[in-house]
Amino acid sequence: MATSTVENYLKHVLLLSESGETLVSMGALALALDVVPGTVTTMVKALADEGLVEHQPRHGVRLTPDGRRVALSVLRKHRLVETFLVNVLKMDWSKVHEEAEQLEHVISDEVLDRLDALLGHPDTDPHGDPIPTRQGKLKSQVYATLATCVAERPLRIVRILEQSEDFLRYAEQNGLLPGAALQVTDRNLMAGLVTLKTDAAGSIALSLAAAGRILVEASKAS
Amino acid sequence: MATSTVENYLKHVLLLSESGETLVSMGALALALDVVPGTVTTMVKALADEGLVEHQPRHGVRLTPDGRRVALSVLRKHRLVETFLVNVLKMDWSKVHEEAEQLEHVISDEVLDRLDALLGHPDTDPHGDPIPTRQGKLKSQVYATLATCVAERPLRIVRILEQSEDFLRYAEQNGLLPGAALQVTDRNLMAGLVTLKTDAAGSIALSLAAAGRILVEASKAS
DNA sequence: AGATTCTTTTTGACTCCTCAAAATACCCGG
DNA sequence: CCGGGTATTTTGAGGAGTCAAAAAGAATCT
Ligand SMILES: [Mn+2]
Ligand SMILES: [Mn+2]
Ligand SMILES: [Mn+2]
Ligand SMILES: [Mn+2]
Repeated sequence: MATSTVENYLKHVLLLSESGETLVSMGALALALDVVPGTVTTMVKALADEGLVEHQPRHGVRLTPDGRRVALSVLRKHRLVETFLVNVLKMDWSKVHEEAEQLEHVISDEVLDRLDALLGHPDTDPHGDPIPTRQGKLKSQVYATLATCVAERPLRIVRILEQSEDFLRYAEQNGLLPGAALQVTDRNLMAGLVTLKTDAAGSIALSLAAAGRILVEASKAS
Repeated sequence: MATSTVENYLKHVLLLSESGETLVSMGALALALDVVPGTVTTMVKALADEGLVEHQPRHGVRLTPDGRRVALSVLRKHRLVETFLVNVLKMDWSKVHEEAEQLEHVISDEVLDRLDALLGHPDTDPHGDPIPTRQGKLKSQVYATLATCVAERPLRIVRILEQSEDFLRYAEQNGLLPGAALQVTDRNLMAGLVTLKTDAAGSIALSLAAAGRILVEASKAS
């Protein structure tokens, strides 16, 4: 019943509130959805009328329980589809986001369940993003990033917070995939540079900004 | 670039002209698309302006080469998706048409190619409908139907010309699937009844209308 | 032919989503 | 406390697709 547009608005409210304030600004939404701010204001008012969001004029917007339900369902579809495209169809992980952006709106619950089963009920997608459960639980753990973690310790990548094709392609070429083992060998805050050593591809330098997009955890006993 | 709506219009013009006149009436299109005839007239004029169809006012509409290209591409997506849903996800063949109706508009060419490969480049979908090739060739062979074929001869079902859920579910329950072997044991034109004997499910009676939807060919040497 | 019926086209209106540009409210430094 | 700058909201308009109802055209029957 919710149109693709509505689903996209709700999904992005969820995404933006996951990674930041509980109140999402019109500007941030406009940027994420690639529309002008006036459009967002208008749509948000409509969504509020339908009880999908709570709008605090001039301050921001927040999902209602109903809106959150929809958003989580769309996000689940998005991430399961991405997983399918990479794991089954062997598509490049840098390209699946775009595809999933469309498919998330036309996958029925039945197809979703079967995909989920086919994939073995994964709990993260190819980028390490957690997949909401059927029941609407979203495990969003807090991890260190390559910009903030302790240096000189064995780490494993758990998630890449980025969906731009270029970044992902670059990351893949340098072995920076979820599951990869590496450690930070140097961090120069003045230069804004982080140097890593991966098991697979040797030594790499990243900007702090880029490093901040890569989530890691301490490597458990090998 | 073509919207889902445009794609649906073009696909149905193709479908309707496959199975009948070369000129498709507004009324037939309205029925197929589940909109009111005035809407079709309006849309058809717009499509004609874009060079996708040729409109002969008061008589009907026909695809241009451009329109046919689009229609075939949508149809290829539709039928490959149906095949995927049945063969890989093991969905009920009576339900896949509805799903494909949406998915056909959001499958990229890249995903399509990979699906095609995964499925082993099938040339018909689960209902026996021919899948247009990548190059846009659509093999549409003329077959006899259970209402018109010779009786008392071994036959094999090649195609079911029907996508209604109820009909397909019923057909499946009686073993009337593409590939099934059977023969016509009696045909009573007065009563409008055809009686069959299938290898799998024994003796069944069908209305002439229903029998006309089931395409068959003479069974080759067993 | 004349009247009746069916199909197609036209007209006017509506929903959904969007933008450009103007108006408004808010925040922050001086 | 005032002036600018920034974010948000409002306003007016337009594209895409649809319907209801009226008008027009064709075909069919008597
Ligand atoms: Mn989307
Ligand atoms: Mn992802
Ligand atoms: Mn469709
Ligand atoms: Mn089919």
